[in-house]
Amino acid sequence: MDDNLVFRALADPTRRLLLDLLFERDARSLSDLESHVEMTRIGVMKHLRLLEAAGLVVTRRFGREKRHYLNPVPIRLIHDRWIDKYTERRVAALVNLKKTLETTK
Amino acid sequence: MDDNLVFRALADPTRRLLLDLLFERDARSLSDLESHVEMTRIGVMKHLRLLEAAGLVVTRRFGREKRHYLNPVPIRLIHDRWIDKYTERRVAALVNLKKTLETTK
DNA sequence: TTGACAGGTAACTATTTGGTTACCTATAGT
DNA sequence: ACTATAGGTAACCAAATAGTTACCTGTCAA
Repeated sequence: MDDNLVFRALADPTRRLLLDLLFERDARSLSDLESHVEMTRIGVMKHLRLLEAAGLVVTRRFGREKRHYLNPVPIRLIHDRWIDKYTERRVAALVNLKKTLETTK
Repeated sequence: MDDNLVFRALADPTRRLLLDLLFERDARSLSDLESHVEMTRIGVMKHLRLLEAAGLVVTRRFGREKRHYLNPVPIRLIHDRWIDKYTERRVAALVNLKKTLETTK
């Protein structure tokens, strides 16, 4: 699982949207995903290929469908690269505080 | 703090190396960072500018030096976007297992 | 067995991005 | 005062990237 592939895959807003869709609901086909994005099917396919190469998405064929699943492991590895056990609590608390402030604003 | 800036900032290997250096030790000057990277000072400066714009690095001037500090909050937000409280334990455990296997290999 | 649907390949184009050189500004120390 | 050091701006170039159209393959269902 190459680092670079993961970060490059995450760099595009369309690909992040695809991950959002899969986070919301797994096992989507290409056509399903395509219908949620303003883009050609081919465009979506190329994005999914990159996400799969990065290990962020895994796929399985069902007849003529190819279903897509989100794999959160590479995301966690990003986290662990720059947030160690000691700072994790502090950062998480800070983020939660920030979220609380934003929702009550 | 724009999403897109963060992800684009993380997409480049040199910028990730800079974050690694700051993770290892904070408060580094541009010249310090430059000495660890095979690149012109200007190249490093442009990378740092992007990291700063993304909020991944914060800076403070001391005389003629500009010191750079790692800000882990945007990294945590990436994590929280695709890993919810329920799957976090599972994923963290999986990652730890993976790390254990790799170190004893 | 034919038509419709789901997915895939190839070739091309416009834009973005990473990096350079050349030149400029500000602070420290002797 | 002046020289070395730390940082900054502008203009430019080569390579990578996101997206397109046109065409091809495989599977389901009547």
